[in-house]
Amino acid sequence: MGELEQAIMDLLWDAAEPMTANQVRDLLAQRHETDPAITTVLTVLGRLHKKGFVVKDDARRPHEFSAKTSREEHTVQLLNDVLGSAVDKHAVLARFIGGIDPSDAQKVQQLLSSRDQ
Amino acid sequence: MGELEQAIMDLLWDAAEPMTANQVRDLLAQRHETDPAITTVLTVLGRLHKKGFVVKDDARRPHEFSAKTSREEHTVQLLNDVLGSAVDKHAVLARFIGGIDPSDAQKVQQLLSSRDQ
DNA sequence: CCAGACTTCTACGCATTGTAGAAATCATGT
DNA sequence: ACATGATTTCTACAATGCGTAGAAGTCTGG
Repeated sequence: MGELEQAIMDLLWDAAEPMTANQVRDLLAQRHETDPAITTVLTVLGRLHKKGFVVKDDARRPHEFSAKTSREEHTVQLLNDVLGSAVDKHAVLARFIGGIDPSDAQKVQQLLSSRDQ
Repeated sequence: MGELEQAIMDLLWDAAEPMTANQVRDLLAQRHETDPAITTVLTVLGRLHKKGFVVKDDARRPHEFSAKTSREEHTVQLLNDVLGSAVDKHAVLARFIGGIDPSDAQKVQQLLSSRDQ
């Protein structure tokens, strides 16, 4: 995902509500240090929509955009894509688990035990 | 990483020994169904080298190429990149762990318990 | 030293991304 | 109904990454 695409997804994820292109542009100007034309924002929103990351409500006027999945869901999808491409999944998990920091390890263990029973 | 880049990395990872560009090209012709010119192979090996994925021994003649890290190490690096970019790491872990298949879950649990003591 | 092997340099086509003007469409007040 | 400003779509261009490989340069064994 490109830089502007990512920035826009971040805004949509942070927003609880759907947003118009103009709202997106205004927030980009505020939070990120970029100020693209409104047509630029619409082009990128359109591409994100085509890629399936964004939902467009074109019944409303102006059109409203929102993230299709939560940020966490999206990140998990990325993790699963990476892990799914692994030849030796268990070997990867071994090194991965071996390297995470203790706080995360504890979290994982807790999640696993609460799930097994 | 591009398709040819990925195919070449796979060959280097599978090979125990460093390989020459010609060996890479021959294996590409065999295992993958592609037969690029030798200059193409060298260009891509050069790019992979510049990106830090490949080590080039240009003391030898012809030059020998090998993967800088193991395939698993590389995959773990990708996982950590993804996880590192997460805003709420624990939330991501929760969904990730919640979704992996039982065999992997057991593996992870085993890895964690053998590490804590 | 020379021919052939090997490597580097240069460059093209295509896809993706950031960028935005031009043109089309829409909604609202009169 | 229509004009006008807001909104949206269409079209296009520059930069970058990747697959591709010819041309030119370098090296080595005989």
